[in-house]
Amino acid sequence: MKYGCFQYMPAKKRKRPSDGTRSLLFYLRNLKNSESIGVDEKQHSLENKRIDSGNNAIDEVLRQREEYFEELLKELRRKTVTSPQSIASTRVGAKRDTKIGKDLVITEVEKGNQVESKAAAGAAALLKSLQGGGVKELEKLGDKPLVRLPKEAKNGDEGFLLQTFYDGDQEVAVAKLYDDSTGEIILYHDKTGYKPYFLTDIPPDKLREIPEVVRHKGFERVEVVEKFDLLRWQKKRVTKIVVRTPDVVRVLRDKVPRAWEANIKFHHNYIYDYGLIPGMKYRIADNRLEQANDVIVEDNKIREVFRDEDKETIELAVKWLPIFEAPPPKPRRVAVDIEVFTPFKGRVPDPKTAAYPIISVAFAFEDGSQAVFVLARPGLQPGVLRDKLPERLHIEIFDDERSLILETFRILSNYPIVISFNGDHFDFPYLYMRALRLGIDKDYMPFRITKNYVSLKYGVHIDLYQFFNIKAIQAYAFGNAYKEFTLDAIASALLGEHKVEVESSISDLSMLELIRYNARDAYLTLKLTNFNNNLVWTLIILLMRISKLPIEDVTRSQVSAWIKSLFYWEHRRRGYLIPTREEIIKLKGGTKSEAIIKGKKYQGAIVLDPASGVFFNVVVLDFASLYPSIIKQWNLSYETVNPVYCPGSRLVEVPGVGHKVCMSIRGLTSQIVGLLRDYRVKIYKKKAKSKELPKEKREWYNTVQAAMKVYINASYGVFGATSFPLYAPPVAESVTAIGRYTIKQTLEKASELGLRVLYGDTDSLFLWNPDKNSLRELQDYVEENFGLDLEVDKVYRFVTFSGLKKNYIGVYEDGSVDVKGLVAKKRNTPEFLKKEFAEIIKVISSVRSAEEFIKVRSYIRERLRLMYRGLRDLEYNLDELAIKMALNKHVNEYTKNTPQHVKAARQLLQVGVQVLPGDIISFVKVKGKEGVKPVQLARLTEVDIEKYIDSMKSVFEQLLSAINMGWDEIIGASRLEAFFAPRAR
DNA sequence: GCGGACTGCTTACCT
DNA sequence: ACAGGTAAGCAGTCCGCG
Repeated sequence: MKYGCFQYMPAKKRKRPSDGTRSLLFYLRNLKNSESIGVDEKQHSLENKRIDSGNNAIDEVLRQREEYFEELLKELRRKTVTSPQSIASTRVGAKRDTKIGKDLVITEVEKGNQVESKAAAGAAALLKSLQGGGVKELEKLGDKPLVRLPKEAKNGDEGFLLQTFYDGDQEVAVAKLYDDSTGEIILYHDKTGYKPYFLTDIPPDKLREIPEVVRHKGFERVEVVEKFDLLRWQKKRVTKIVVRTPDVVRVLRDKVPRAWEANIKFHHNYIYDYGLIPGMKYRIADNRLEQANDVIVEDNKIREVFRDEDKETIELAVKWLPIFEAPPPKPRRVAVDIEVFTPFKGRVPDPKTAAYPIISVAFAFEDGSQAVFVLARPGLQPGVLRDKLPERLHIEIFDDERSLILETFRILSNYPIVISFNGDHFDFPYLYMRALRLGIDKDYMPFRITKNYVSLKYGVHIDLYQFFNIKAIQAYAFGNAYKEFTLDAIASALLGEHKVEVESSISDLSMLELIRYNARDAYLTLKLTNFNNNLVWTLIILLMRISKLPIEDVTRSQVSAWIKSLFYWEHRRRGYLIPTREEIIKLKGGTKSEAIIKGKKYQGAIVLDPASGVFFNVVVLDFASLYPSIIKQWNLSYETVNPVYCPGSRLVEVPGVGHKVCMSIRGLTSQIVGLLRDYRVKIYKKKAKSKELPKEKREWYNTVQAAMKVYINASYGVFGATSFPLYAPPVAESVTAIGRYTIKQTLEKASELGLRVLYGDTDSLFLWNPDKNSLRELQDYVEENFGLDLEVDKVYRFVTFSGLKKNYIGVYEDGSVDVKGLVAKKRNTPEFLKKEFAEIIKVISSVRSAEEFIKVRSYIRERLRLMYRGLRDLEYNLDELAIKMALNKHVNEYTKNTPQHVKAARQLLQVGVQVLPGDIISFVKVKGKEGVKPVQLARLTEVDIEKYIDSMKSVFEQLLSAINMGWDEIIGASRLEAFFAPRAR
């Protein structure tokens, strides 16, 4: 009967509907004042003192409200206790289900009322809350202030570095640490006198001739520092302009002809200059931050693994080891989600105005318990639940929105980690604005508003919407498992759990339904960080450690920002001057190859023309992380490609594009990317699978290798991205050129060895029934000549190639299937086609020999004919026929043409449905001028069946062509039949 | 003035 | 704002045709 960290205010202290009058008064007063923001009611908001009303109108409202609550209570009592059946749609025998008994609240209810179902028990708990009992064992939070500020760290204190930020009031850098011995957040305000600065090549005496700089009131001083100019491979003396506040950098950097390192955020600079590693443990010693690493690291093993590297690289490898080995912190965390009333269906309330009340706030805690604060409002009925409420759910009903918000603030202020889904752009801004409107001063709010997101005064805020939006996370960490960025889509894909479905608008839900809906959202949000033994949480910690970005930054920025940060940190550590984008371009030149796709900057990978047909026993070879390996082996980096200076002129030419690479000095990029690659391949991939390690360790190491994967996979792309500050076109171009060269050479060798290559894309080769020895020989050739690993990636029992590139079906020995690139698996293919396709795939995957294909052929023929007839007879519903397509920009921005999904979106707008970028539009093809209609507005009878038959054809032709069948031989006859005797059936 | 050929736009996929 | 390559469907335009 333990509640763990389920912190809660004791029921006695909280206002109940029965004494709802006093807070109602505040409600009314503030409704009156709601236009004026920041009214003088701090003490009221905190203490809820009773105020006598002398106003008749108010008295009347109060009376009505009391009546309402009386009614509500009566109703709830009736629904929940006297006739539990009325709300229990799924009944569970109380005796058989022992799980119920584990919960304190529900146990009591069970004994007292002989309640038989979980749903009823949950609702009875709700009644318990109303009556003010049932939560007495919960940890008392009531005495804690509504808004807590973290304590200042003293010398000797320790904590994991989570975040750095700039304190504008004190004009200093601040580090936010999590002290795992107390479970609390502590702050370290910089005591070293660290100031914002940037660099220029103007000597100090010349600088005095620029009064805009030296006379600026934020100007503090200049220093001369020596840096190493990696691009030119020489020392460089630069002038460091030290200023008072970060915004002065933004002004003064434009006043000098050339500025360096002037675009780095102050709180990042603090990390880089002191060599801090976010996510690692620090101690305050001598008023400074000092690594408090208690991991014992066996570096001999690392030295052994990296023995072929140069000395400097080995040392770096050893230095990095602790960030992969040190155990992660495990702070308490809470997930939060709010629901807002809106009179408009299908429209999201605007946080800028926060015009409507917050009607419910849900919390999910790590120990599995949940809480919902719900606002009782006139007309809100208790309702009937179709499904059960979660166990260990605590419900509080507020008669006053402001009290609800303040209690919410109390919880937000007491957790080191607060998780939200879109809290940056909805929940927290809404809470903030709403609180302001209700007269709560911002000093009594738990938020710390920054330029780009909403943080907290006490803990840190992770917005999972932002995190899962990071493309590298989506692609490399989760293999594109989710494709839309809604809570429902992500939770469905990663957890297999869904949001509560509601038919009407949130505002129309009954109290119990609203509670269930809201609680589920918070629960899913928390679980997205918890599942797979805290995968997401540990991934975040590792990404912080590798990128050197604080937690609130790393969870909100794309992979290019992570890579940039790691590079900046390494530049600073080594005393390198961080070059400007212009310098790199000027000294390195542009690209030399012609891209195949119009508008691209340089040529990419090779895709071999695939065979067509079915091939048994196909071995797929794959160059292990080809591009990162090339970067490592060919010493590619912005300073080594087309170098300004190369000691000893040990230059190598990149095949095809003619760039020169200096081999006598180790390229920085080559070193960093190579190290991460080797760490992953040689150590952590193995550790993740090692049977000798306990499960928990294996999972940690698996996350370590996944974090590295995210990193190295993106390391090539950023150098070809104009937006990347170290953008170096010749580097990116050299990578793909070497990739093309490598696969071509390997292809040649393969044919020399008599291996039959069916297909290949970028870094893979599909071999048909290869001879073992020849295969081995090919691998050795690749290792010897290019220093790359050519691995057996997969072995297919058979592959069906349609003849198109990036388009095949591979069936493994165990019957599992890879479907690549086929129309059937695209999102914009109607569901009924995907379903039918999946059925056919199921049968195909059972095929074991060429002979068996004969049988399958006739099956497919029959099945498709059946489907064709079904389609003609309109046996599918609108949802199954719907085409789902993403709207990638605002509707008005489609100026060049009007694609069909945009047409459908416009129709939605006309009937008042909001459509925004990122929305998935569902539409069907209909007869008539427009050609399409959104599913919401269409009727089955107006569907244009001919168009769907075309889609069916294009879906199945890709399969049929592989197994040597034609569409016409299957459907041709039916089609004629349909033409001549459409009503024959 | 009509219709097929062609190009460009947009989306979704593969590595 | 990590890259380029491939496919498909549609919108809009070009171009030849007495």
